[in-house]
Amino acid sequence: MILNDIQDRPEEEDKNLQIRRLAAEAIDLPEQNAPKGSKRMILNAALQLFAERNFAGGSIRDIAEIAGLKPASLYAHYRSKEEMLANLIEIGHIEHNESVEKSVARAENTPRARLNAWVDAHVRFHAKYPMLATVINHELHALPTDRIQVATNLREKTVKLLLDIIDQGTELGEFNCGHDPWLAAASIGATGMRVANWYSQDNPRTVDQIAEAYSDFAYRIVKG
Amino acid sequence: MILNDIQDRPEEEDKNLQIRRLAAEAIDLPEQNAPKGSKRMILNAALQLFAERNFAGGSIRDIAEIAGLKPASLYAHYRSKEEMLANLIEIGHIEHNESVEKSVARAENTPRARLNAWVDAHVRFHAKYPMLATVINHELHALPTDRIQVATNLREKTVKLLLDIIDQGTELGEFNCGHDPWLAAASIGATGMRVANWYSQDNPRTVDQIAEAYSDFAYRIVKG
DNA sequence: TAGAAACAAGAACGATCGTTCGTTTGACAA
DNA sequence: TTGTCAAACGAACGATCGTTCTTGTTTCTA
Repeated sequence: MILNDIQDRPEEEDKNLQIRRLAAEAIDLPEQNAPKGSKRMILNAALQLFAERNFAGGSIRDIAEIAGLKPASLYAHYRSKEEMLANLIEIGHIEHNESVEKSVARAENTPRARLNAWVDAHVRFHAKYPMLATVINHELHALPTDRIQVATNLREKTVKLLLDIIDQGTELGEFNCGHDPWLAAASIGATGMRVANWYSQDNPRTVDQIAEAYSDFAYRIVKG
Repeated sequence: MILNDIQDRPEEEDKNLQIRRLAAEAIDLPEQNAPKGSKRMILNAALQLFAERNFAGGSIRDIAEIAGLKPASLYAHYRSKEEMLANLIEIGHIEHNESVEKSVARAENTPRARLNAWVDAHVRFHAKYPMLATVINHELHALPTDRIQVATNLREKTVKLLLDIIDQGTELGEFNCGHDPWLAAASIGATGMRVANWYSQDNPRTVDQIAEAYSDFAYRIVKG
């Protein structure tokens, strides 16, 4: 019968469909700076929920279900829900700062090459770890200040590196942004951050294309 | 006694201090597109909480307290918490789209002037209504798709206008961004959006300075 | 092979969540 | 003065929240 394939189709729950905070479906924690075993499973589940539904919107029971455990079992690995978020935020900031600093250190010592390296690593981080990027950029406020000092310090270091590159280029006469350099840095940072929202594996644009374009845009902003 | 002023100082609750999701403290709904009276008081309270703590993180009881009402009283004006968010998101998108379209319409009919007008209005919206901007940019996913169609359509319209301006400039040979123009538009949009996070009345930079710098940056991105 | 240590689960706690109910209040029209 | 209607309320509903306690189970070490 002709209608078979329609009738057999599972019920679509269109009424409650919600748009996604991120386009990406890959959860992925960085191999290097994340724990192994059960702790990693739990952190992965928490990451997915905090990224898609916010810290307050993802419950312990939801995390447990995704991790394949019961709610009570999570507390053998983390003292609280807050500690899961604190861990994610620390891991994310370490990974981001490391990759940006290493990228700049590898680059030729010219302002343009260093700026390019900064933006390249910044963009790639947000495309490779969109959920982690979303959490570290948008859930910081859910933690008390004394739990995010490591993250805050790393964030300042990374920003200062970008400002220093802009300064270096300006002093050498290669850049001339003509405005408050902090505004240029804020703009450059913001463009990369937003990538985490719309990039996904399905996106026709490759990470290489995006990173190249954004590095170019950044250079245009500061060169004047 | 010397220590008096210290002893008299109220207890500081530093331990639970959290950083703010936005620097701004002004709540402000647009005069034009927002309701009056009690509905406005409630919407203001909801706006503040959804902006500072997310949709899931701000409770009905908190909203009621800020609005100076009891929880049950809110339901005489809004059918649900979700409806408050839906209202805010609609108001915000209408205001944003209106101000951007009007600004572009007023501008001289050159790609550069129109781009400048788009960015100017975009930045000013995010500086003038930082809480509303935060909510419409980061809480859309908390609503089912059928409640945000107006917002989604307006968003597409506003983005299309920017893409058209970039196209116009490219065809006239005044722009030459050299990359996927959608990436340029995404970058330009992202820079303005982030302003809502860090701008506040206390910021030493004036809105005029920011808008001028960002318009300039946008032009540099697309002119090549 | 015994014991310790780490991990997982069942059940339940007090608190808070969004929401509803029936009632009271206050302003205004007849 | 009476009747009307929206606005505000106190109280409470069932559901869900983060978390704890106790008890099994598995894994590793001695």
